[in-house]
Amino acid sequence: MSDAITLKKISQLLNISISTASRALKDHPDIADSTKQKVKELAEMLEYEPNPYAIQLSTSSSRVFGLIVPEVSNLFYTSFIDAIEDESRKAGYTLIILKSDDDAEIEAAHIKYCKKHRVAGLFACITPSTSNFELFQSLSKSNIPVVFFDRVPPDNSNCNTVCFADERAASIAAEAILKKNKKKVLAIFAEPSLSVTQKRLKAFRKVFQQHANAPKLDIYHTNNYENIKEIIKKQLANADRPDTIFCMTDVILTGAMKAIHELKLMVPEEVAVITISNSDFFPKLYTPEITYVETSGYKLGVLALSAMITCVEEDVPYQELYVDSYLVEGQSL
Amino acid sequence: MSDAITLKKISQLLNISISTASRALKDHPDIADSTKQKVKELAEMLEYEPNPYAIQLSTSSSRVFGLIVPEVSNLFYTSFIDAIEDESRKAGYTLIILKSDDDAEIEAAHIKYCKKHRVAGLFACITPSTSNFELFQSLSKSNIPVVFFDRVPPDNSNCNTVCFADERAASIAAEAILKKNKKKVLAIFAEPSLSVTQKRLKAFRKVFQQHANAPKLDIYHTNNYENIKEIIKKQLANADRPDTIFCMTDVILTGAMKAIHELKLMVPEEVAVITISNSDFFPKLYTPEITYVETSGYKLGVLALSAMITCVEEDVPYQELYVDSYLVEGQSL
DNA sequence: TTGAAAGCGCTAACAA
DNA sequence: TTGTTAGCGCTTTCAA
Repeated sequence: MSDAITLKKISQLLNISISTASRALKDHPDIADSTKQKVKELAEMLEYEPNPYAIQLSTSSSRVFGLIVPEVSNLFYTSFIDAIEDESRKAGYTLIILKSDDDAEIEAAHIKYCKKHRVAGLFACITPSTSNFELFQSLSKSNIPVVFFDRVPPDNSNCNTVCFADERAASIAAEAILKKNKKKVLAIFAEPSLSVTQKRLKAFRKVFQQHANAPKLDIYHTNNYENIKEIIKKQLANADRPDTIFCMTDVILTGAMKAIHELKLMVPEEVAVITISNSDFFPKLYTPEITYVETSGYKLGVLALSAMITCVEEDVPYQELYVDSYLVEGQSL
Repeated sequence: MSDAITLKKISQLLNISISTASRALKDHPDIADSTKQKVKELAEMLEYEPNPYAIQLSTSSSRVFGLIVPEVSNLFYTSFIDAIEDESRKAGYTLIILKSDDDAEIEAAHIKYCKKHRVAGLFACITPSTSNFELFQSLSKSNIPVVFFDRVPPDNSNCNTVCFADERAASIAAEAILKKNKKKVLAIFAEPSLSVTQKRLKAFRKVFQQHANAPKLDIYHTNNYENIKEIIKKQLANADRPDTIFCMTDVILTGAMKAIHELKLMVPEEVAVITISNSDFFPKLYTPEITYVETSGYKLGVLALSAMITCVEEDVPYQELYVDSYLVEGQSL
């Protein structure tokens, strides 16, 4: 890179030392204003750009965040990424996106990569099978803050977490169902190992338990499109079939709706539907539009980034933050 | 980073020089096998990881690709990203994803960022308003290959491009319609200013013109969900309504299906539907599943990456590559 | 207020 | 076959 402008060149042109140029550029108090002026002007003119690798090498701190997501072809994660992207840019950071495919080994490799590259911070959504958090902890020990989002370690007392107020979201949905005096609810939740699932399930159940004449509740666990279709088809074929389907995620919703359509059932007359959704996209795709509890990925991202910034800038204790959710009424319940 | 293992430490422990250790690790022919053994073993044991910043600083070459996309909350781009992610990983590279929001200024900042960080290569989908390609060229001059995808510079004689065979996709759809002896087709295309639209429209029309008893063809342009719904609702309300709807994109498809559902029309009995789609996701969401011509973002990504690798490894002339598409039969036509 | 010099971890030309 | 040395571009301590 013969054409690259370096501090050396600037200092030579100005007949000053490299260190003076360096300090002038950072407004070091020791440097005379006149010198600062000169240096800054020349740097501006020459479009000087400090070499990030050299900075990293001497300070071992970079302006890059790592982000580990299970997948990128998923509206929830992309809206989250979107937010992190936007906010990182504003804060002067860039993003390296690492996809885990929900594979704990790949995840481990990514964490190592982040450590090796001394990222300024890591956002992570753990895989369902992540049980060993040592690698994550080794980052924290190396002074690289980790902010877990959405799927977080079961014991979050010694880490930063940013989540949906999962209990709230599930309660809101449960209460909406109660209000409609339904008799039998088929509720599909994602994998039981996930803390999201556990929290949502617990809250959902609790609401039902607190009401004397709550509907009968059947619970299944899966987040696989084909499985979902199968379960729902089977349940809806029963004589004593559910009058309401609760879906914990968008994927579950799309599977459920596919099954309902194939069975040619009317919503909400023959079967009512309510979901928790990460965006308005899927609920609004159907006719009638689906009633849902929104948990916005974008908002989660904004929160995650602000949490990260505080971690990076100050020495704060671990934070546990939540994004609230709310009911959006469609005509499906 | 007191805990970081460096070449220095290894060489001290082994009582050899740093350069010997360095060369041993890269299987330099000059080094004795016994030394290589020792060094490699110790490195393995200590989990030595070379510092990428130091490498970059002394070799000015990184293992990071830059990727500029208009948006990330879009299934087409995410499936492209997905592929680039997967393939980069295999090839030992990581990805920095930069989002332009279709803003030429942001795009320019991103290009500069990539230059400054000496990325190993850049993938770019230009904004509709990009007219100045000097920055891109400055990368190429600095020996950073650029591979344009999907939306590429108008004059692609001096750059690498990876695109869909847009004409083919449209012809395939048109021919599928012809085969079914339809009488009246309502075709919705995206914005007429885009080269994709122009190519697809032209090819679509051409097929119809070459056939004596081709269906009547009505064409509209929009890629806005609400507009699409409106247009389709209006057209389908006519006495002389179309018996087939062609959608140029997934967004158009979702708008069309929403309109069809609201009108409670049966597919394909009352109105047939065919679309061009970037993934199987949307077509398979509906019942019956929609017949579509696939233009896979993932495949485009795989192709883009392989083009990039050849650019990085060999000194090849500019490439102009295409991904072909094919018909996937649903039951909607 | 400024400069000299060491060092971050690695590569590579040159010397031994 | 191995070691010495300079250098990549920057930060920072210490000395002037």
